[in-house]
Amino acid sequence: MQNDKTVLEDLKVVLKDKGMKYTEQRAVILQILLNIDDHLNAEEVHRIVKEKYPEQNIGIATVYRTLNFLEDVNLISSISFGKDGKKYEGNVTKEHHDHIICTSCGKIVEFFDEDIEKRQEDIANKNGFKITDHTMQIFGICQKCQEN
Amino acid sequence: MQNDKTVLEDLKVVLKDKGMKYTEQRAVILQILLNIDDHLNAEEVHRIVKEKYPEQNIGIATVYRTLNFLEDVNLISSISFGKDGKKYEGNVTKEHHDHIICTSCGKIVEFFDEDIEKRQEDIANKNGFKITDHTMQIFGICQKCQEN
DNA sequence: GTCAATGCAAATCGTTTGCATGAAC
DNA sequence: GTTCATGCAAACGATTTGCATTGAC
Repeated sequence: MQNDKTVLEDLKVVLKDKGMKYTEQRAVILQILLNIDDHLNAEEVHRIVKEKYPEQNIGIATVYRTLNFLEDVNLISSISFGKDGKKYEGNVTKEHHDHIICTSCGKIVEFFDEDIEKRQEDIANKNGFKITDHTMQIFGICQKCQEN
Repeated sequence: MQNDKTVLEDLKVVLKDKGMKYTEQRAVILQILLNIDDHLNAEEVHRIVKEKYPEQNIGIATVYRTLNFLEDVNLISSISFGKDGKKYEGNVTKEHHDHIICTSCGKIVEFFDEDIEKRQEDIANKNGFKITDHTMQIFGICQKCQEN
């Protein structure tokens, strides 16, 4: 398991590379997403920063700016569906994966399936496309919600 | 190939069923989505209605209300990604299908893959989920854009 | 000291809602 | 005639932007 320190180093490198500055805010937001085992939207990230670092009087605009930047440089990823807007998760060493989402309680389960990945590649090639990315979301009702 | 008339009949039935009224606006919006071989967002639908039926002084609110309704009753479907917001397409007899999207020019290609569908079902079951729906989007660069 | 990043508030975008009017039944 | 749908404008929530100030280098 790659640890935060390594990823924070990555952040510093990327920033320097682009002539951008290393700031507390950027580090804090990245760390939150690395350490939480959940998918958060911008509001939630903002709330957590304010809770954990109340001395950081961080603005929502900075949260949005930072999330966009971190996604651009692939340190975090997003999924979006329904009304909840974009939700982010940190990219640790985790393999690429897709999501199953419970439409009743919002629970998210991650999965990875090699066969599907391979088929996607084939399909894209057959259509003359060069894949840059893909997302796949399965919507359903989770066990617990089925029981209720 | 099922034709518009049949789908318009479906619309009438659904509306009556729900104690709702059959209106020109609803029919026009549905027909546009059935006849165009493309994926349109609300603004685009609104623009086309105004172009094709200038005497219909249709409001954007009606477009949104109608699109939401038509999707609810499964006469149209939507995909959403990136900045473009939700895009809609009419449900003719078309099978369920997924999308490959060119991130350079916006071109959308539809595909259907039985293997993937089956794997998705398996994965959901294995995780205790009962599938209600799924979406899959492959992002890439289409042939034409690769050449430029 | 220079230049980029931040916080704040205002602006913007896509979408929804309240309400008086008009159309379907 | 009753009830629902519409158009309009205002409201809304999420996100972005402009700008003066602050902080990293």
